[in-house]
Amino acid sequence: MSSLSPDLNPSQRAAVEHGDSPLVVIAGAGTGKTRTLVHRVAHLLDGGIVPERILLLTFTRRASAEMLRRLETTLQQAGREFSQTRRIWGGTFHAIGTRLLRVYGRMLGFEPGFTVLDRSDAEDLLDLVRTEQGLPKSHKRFPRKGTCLAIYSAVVNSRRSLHAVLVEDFPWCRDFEDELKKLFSGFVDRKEDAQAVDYDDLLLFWHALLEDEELGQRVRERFDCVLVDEYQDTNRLQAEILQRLAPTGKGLTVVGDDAQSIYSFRAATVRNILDFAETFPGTTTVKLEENYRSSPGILQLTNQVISEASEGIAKVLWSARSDEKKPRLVHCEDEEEQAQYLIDRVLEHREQGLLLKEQAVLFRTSHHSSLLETELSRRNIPFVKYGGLKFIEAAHVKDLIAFLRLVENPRDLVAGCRVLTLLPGIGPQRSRRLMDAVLRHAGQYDVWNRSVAPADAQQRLQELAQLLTRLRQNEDLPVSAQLSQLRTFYQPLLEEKYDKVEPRVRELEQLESLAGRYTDRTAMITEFALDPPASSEDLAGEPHLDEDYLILSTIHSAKGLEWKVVYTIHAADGNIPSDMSTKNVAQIDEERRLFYVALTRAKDWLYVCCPHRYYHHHRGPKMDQHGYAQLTRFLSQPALAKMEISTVQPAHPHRPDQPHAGQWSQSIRQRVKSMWDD
DNA sequence: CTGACTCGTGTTTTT
DNA sequence: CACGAGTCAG
Repeated sequence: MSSLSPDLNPSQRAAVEHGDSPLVVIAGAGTGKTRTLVHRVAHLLDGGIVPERILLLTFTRRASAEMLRRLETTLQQAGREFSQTRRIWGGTFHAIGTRLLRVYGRMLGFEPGFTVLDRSDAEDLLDLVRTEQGLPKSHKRFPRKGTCLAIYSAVVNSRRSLHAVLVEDFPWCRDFEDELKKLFSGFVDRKEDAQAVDYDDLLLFWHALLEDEELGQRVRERFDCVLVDEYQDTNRLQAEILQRLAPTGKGLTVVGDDAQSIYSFRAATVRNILDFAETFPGTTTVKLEENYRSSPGILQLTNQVISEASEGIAKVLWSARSDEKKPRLVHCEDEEEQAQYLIDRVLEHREQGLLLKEQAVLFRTSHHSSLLETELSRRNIPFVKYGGLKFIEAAHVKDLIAFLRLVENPRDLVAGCRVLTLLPGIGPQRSRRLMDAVLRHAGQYDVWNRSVAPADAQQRLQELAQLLTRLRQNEDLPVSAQLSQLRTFYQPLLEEKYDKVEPRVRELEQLESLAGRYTDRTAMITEFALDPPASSEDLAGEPHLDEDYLILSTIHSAKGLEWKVVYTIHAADGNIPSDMSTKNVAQIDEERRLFYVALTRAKDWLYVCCPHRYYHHHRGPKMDQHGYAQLTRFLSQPALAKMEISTVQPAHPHRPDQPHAGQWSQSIRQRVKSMWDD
């Protein structure tokens, strides 16, 4: 038998070959974290651990798939049995929570077809209760549904009291503590009636399962080893789940980097990784600091940027590489110039032989790329965007999925109300009653045949009842065929309700063909809630896979990835840090880590662009008295000293309504001169 | 009770 | 400026 792990460095090897006492791996950016985790799992399998007794928790489904794929390759290369990889319990906390709920749900009162609500579904359900309790009317400015759910979620995930959450994070809602308490209690009841769980419940029920003496024991006994990736982005509830899963820390491995903790808005706390060793006595800590990703020039900058944070585990990443090329800071006049500059560089690198796929543009918020997207389309440069608004969030897609959910679970109140209010003449009140009737009649849609609705609505309502009943009885029909029938019913409604019908219909057809990927209806609905197709690439499927395209991504969605060339755009103060996150040191620190994550994605070339003038005044960074946006505060003097700095010469005259004397004359002079350039 | 209308507010990141 | 909440006429 050949060795499993021939070329690990000493720290990696220590982590891989560690025994079963608790282990925390502090892995700096690009230090081979995934590789270490993969080899550790391979090592465990080699030591005779049964694959289904390994639980591998990752941050995204994509990371999980990638990890299992690499594990297979590793085992295969070492001549080991590799098909067992598929038997490992791998996935996000939420996906594993769902899976456990499918196994133990009956004992908790869940039927197999229970619904997983995504964020906006949960908001809608909460809003139903909010209206039912008369909250919008009885008080001035009662918090909105989104805010209410955010409060609820913060309480659940951070394990703090409602009072503490209100005082610390939502001070403007402090007066509504009693009403909110009642609202949340009603929300919990409603979810139970609807056989629905939201994201938080997936963790909460898992936690509760472990709290029960008998069931908890059964869950604990399932696993010998629990490994957690991206531990710096777990929240307190998730940490408690781990503690109850492995009370002594035996068999527990967590991997992460406190410097890359960027999800505190989801209640993630960097304390989990910082305090791990205290929570589990006998913990071994391994630090990975040798970087295999970036050039030394990039590392010098990133080390500097993160060293200025107010707290964190000190790390100095180093590389054995020898090239010293500095990262480049580019001052641009405005967003258009930034886009222009960027496209020029992208094409230049493409000429040098770097695929578009090896280049990525990163930004703080999703809309930061809109001008660039327009420009790329205009110039026929293909791109794929990660993060931001998803296909699944489009109203017509949600509509059609709601039909499908109604076939799956007749008690799904949110889906039901959404579908029923589509019918002309049926509004919120009637749809509530119609759904209540179904609930009372054991999920039989034929109660709608003798219901009270305006005559023309009644006709369509009966057709709908028949269709739903037929699809429920015909279990073996492929999901795509079910969707096709539902779409036939939906299309006239869509045409009445929305304009620009054609692109919408085309998207629904896409949805239908996408359905082929899922084994059954339950799988499709659940995965759409838990892990929706995230990018245009995911949507298009195989035909596009061998094409070349530029990557556009929010920094959050870029986590864990790397590219040869990285462009970080909109690096102006107000964007990074976002001016909504500068209220305290903790927030600013997190924005700094976000910037750090963006910079550390780069292998060979790193560009940071800062446009200085923003024309849309309702958003964008705060301007100083001269109307100029400042460079991000995270590039201090010592950081700037590690960069090459350039200013783009304006390629076009400036807008007459935004005069800027100095640059004006400069650009005209430039034009006059350029006559003689060639 | 529904659907068309007006008024005012707040605005990121995602499982 | 876009969306949600509240108002009013059928």
